[in-house]
Amino acid sequence: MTDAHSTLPSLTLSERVAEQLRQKITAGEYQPGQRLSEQALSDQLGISRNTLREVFRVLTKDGLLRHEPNRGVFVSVPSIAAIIDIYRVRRLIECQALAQAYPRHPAKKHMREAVQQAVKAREAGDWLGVGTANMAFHMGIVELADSERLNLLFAQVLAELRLAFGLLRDPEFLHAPYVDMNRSILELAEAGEFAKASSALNDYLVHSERIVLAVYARQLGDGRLGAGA
Amino acid sequence: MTDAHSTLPSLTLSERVAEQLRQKITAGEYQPGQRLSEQALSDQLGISRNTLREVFRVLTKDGLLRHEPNRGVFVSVPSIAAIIDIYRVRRLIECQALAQAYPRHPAKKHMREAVQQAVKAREAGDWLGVGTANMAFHMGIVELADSERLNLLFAQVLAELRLAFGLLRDPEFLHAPYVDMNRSILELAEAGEFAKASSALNDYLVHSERIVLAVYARQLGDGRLGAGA
DNA sequence: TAAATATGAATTGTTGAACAATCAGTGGAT
DNA sequence: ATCCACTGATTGTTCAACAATTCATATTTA
Repeated sequence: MTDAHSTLPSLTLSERVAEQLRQKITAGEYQPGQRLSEQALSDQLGISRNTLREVFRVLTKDGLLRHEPNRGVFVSVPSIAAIIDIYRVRRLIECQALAQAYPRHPAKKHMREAVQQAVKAREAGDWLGVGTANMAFHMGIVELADSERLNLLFAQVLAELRLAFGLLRDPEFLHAPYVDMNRSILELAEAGEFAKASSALNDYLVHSERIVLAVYARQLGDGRLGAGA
Repeated sequence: MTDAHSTLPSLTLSERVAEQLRQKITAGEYQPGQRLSEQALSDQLGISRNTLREVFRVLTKDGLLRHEPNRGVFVSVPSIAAIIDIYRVRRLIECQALAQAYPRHPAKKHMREAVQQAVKAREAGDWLGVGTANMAFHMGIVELADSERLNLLFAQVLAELRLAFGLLRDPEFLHAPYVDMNRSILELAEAGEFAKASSALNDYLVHSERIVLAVYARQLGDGRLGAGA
């Protein structure tokens, strides 16, 4: 499977490959914890080792890869501590963004669309689609804060979280319950009840974190998960 | 001026050089907006072009460099929009971190030390030292939130802000007024008055942002600042 | 003269090969 | 079983080359 570079214009090869790898990783195409050999992967992608190394540095900064000097890069395996950390960030940023939003913010449209998409995916039984839509919803919440930097950080955090979800089976259990929660949060926001919406969001996140940790702990017992950073 | 690599152990060369360049940039050793030639800089640092390019990718992710495909990398020049964005992030994160802190958090020690250091630097008339100490204080505030990811993000944001400060003359005007503000915020926190402390911090940030933007706008008129991203 | 276009030097993008440094495992020797 | 040297593989780093692109200049064209 060669030829990573194709149609996309004006971006550098390493940037295109970075995006490509990013997607593959978050899509679970590589096993978390798996080592990515420079030789093998560069051959596979049809690019040089040097170019691949540039990609590795970027993806490591994204938190999707872990770099151990002289040993190689590995697909990150989100630890329990990482999950807790991620949810802490989410509560702090999302709740505050929602609480201080102003009524006619354009990002609300994104939130509406995400909810609709989630409902549609749920009807189709497409649980991974539900998960994607849910994440888009929360991305929309953060956009309410009007900060490019915050958006970037949050997108990274969501990518990491997606990696964690990929480790877990049972996407229905993981995503389905939150469609309605998101809708009711949206309704509160539409009604201008931002304080209530923020509070509901906080409950949501506490609940979600608990579920994820529970499933994680259970699977740790299975021995599916190794040591994480 | 060759030989960038020296004593440090177990880190890869590119990592060491990245840190080195990071410091040089935030210290204002390179003019914001300046292009960093791969050829020239790699010669100067005594490393290869390929290694330098890895460093560039990392520092670009840090926000300290800007990468324009086929044109080169440039030292970031923080735009007005970037300043506004940064202060928005700061208000959201710092105030929330402080508001929800718990009384005996170890990071408080960092805050105390930072205030002491700021006072000492002020007495010595070392205004850059005051600025550094102030930033350490705010880093301490964020640490109250107990999130590694938040700490990392915030450190990046502060580095960018430092870059902006480097663009401005008159460090006394920029840093001196805030020593006492920080101290009073700390006192409120020590007294367990986190809500009041958070509110005071918000005032602080609004004030600081206004000053920085004013100075920025004034110097923009001077023509010292070019187009920023 | 002004605009459009070729020309060419310089810089970045990317590659392939090479070698040094480090790590992981193997197989004795004690 | 523990330690140690050896070996093979992988990463870290460099170098030289070439393709692709940009930029500035010179030339042509209207």
